[in-house]
Amino acid sequence: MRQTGTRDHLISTGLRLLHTQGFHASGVQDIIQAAGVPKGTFYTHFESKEQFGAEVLGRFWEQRAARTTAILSDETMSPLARLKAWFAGKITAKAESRNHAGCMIGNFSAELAVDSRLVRDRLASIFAAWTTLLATTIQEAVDAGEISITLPPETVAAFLIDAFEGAILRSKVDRDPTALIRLREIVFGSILVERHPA
Amino acid sequence: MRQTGTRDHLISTGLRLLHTQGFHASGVQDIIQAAGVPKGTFYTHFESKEQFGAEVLGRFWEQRAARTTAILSDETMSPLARLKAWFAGKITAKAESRNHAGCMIGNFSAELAVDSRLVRDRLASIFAAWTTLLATTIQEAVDAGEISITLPPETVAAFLIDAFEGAILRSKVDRDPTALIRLREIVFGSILVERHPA
DNA sequence: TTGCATAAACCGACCGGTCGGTCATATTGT
DNA sequence: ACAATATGACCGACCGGTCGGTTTATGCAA
Repeated sequence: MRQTGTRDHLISTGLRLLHTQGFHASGVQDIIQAAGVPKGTFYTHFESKEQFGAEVLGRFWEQRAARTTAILSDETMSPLARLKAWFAGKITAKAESRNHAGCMIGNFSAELAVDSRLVRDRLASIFAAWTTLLATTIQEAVDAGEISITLPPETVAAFLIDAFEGAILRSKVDRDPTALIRLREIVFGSILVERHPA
Repeated sequence: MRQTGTRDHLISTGLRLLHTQGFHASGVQDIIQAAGVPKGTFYTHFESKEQFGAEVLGRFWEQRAARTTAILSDETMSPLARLKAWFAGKITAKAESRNHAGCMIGNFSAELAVDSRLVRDRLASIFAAWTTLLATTIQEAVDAGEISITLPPETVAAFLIDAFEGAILRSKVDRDPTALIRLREIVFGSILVERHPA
């Protein structure tokens, strides 16, 4: 029987493997075996393992962007509350997960950014999109008078993402969410500080 | 001829390779070839590639700790000035380097923390030592009345390290030091803020 | 409605090369 | 003599990737 979703199936299976084990630690053989697909089929859908990796990274971001957008544009909450909810979601996700895989974006940045132009370019555009997403909500919080910032919202957003990636990396080593909780304290205590009207 | 420094030589050669190419992307063959040492010799000195990686990581930290300590305990500067000098050093190092390898500690955290218990444990102790180093200088800055902080110095130090690792990761993708400069602005603008006596 | 051409997808044996790791033997310093 | 080190040929497993051949869905002409 001819499958229609083989390509998708390979990507989602690969996403799980590449995310938890890393790119180089997962062979094409592992991936096709886990997906129950013969070797040749893999290469009818993807030029190379590298291109497959870039594709998988794209899928990861698609999913993450969808969830992030859902929280950050939830108009039942104030902009600042949305940012706090986003953080809270990250922390509980980390606390509940038992695989300690970290963030695929950070992992790929460390493992592939130097070697693979393809993956690096995709990472750059993902970082840019992520920054825009966060910057928008930060700007909304400023406009709503909830916070005041001294630097452009894009700068603050980019910092937040970087600091978040660093914290995720640390929590991967520690195998607990302490680093994320610590980051939240600093961010909402010293950077996105609520304005109390006098 | 019997060499006395073979082990050291392998470690420093491996340091260069593992740092720039990553752990999985560097074969044992690459390492021994670059070091000009036969295969067997590698395995008289190291049990496995994994153990070698942990050893190399240790060497990396030795060197980094030495340089960091030198700056952070330079009594010709005030504690806050030392922290700023430390940051400045990182930024110029990144701007001048052309390999975009990032920080080996972060890279290993992303690539090996899940798979290798050995490396993960070493990473944890490196993070702890690094935190202590920074926390000491932060405490000194507080004692000198240069800054005031609301959280324990260890917490601030750990945050600084995580945010720094995240910024390094980003600058690896961007291939420029923007993320580090941005981090400096935020850190010394909102977290380690100089007290101006009234 | 059938017959048929085409392209896409499926399939797994197979490729050369590299992987991490071993071993028997030789050489050295103490 | 003995232990530590040096040496490179060698190991089987696995690597990413290729190949020729088969099956299947689809468009179209008769």
